[in-house]
Amino acid sequence: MKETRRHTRQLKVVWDAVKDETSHPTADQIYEKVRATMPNISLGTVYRNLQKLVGEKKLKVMTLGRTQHFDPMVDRHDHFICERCNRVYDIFVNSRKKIRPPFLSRRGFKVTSHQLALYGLCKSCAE
Amino acid sequence: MKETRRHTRQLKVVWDAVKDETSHPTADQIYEKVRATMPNISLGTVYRNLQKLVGEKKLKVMTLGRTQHFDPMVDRHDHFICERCNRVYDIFVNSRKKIRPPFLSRRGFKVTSHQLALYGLCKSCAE
DNA sequence: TTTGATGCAAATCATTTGCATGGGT
DNA sequence: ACCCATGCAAATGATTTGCATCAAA
Repeated sequence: MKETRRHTRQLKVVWDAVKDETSHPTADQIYEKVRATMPNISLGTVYRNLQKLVGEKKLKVMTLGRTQHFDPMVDRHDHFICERCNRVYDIFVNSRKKIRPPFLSRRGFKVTSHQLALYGLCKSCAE
Repeated sequence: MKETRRHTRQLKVVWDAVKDETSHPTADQIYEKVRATMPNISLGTVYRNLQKLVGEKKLKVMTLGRTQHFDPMVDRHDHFICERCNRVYDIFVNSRKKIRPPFLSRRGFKVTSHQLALYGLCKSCAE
């Protein structure tokens, strides 16, 4: 039961398409971007490679509505989500503080990570 | 353009089915529960009434994977999500503190709410 | 050569929607 | 009576999957 990983052209192209993204693209947006380089890659392959990258912890998934958005794992950050335009902004709130509520550990729960999302109106929508 | 609200039997039955739930049921689970009382209610109606309750801020939606879970709005609380069994636990972390990072207001962003989720292993899965 | 990865299309799953009819007001 | 809400079924949208073939190793 060993995990084999082949370095395919399509895996590389998908990774190249997301690794510097700050716009939290969807699988479909990544698909469109990748098609510029590799016109007949299939959407299924994009999905499979995104999953693989998530499994390798190189990407994080965030679900908005029922659509997944992919976010390269850089430094730990949180999100501000505009309730009007639905844009997602990366923000840094107490980024290095771990949240480990004592009542949880007392009850035998192990906290490994957390995700904070703030909601409101972004600058362009507020004015 | 006024919001009309009719008090239908099905709206009441759906609300009764969720209002005291602490198990974060899905639309389908609510549908099944409601069918005990009203066997030929339709799934579409359950969805429509859940939306309505969300619009009235009586329910909150949380998406896990690609499925929505409904949570009656009681006191502000956060969530612990077990990464093994996917159960959702309500927790209370600094429940009355508002998070309003100064750098956001400085940039003209208006924060109205936030949501914190902790991830890890729950008691039963950890041992 | 071996066998994991791909492209394609069909399948799945949650949710939404169009439409004729029913039931609050 | 008016017209919003319902039941039903078909439609939608995102994601997954089966399978024959391709291409890393």
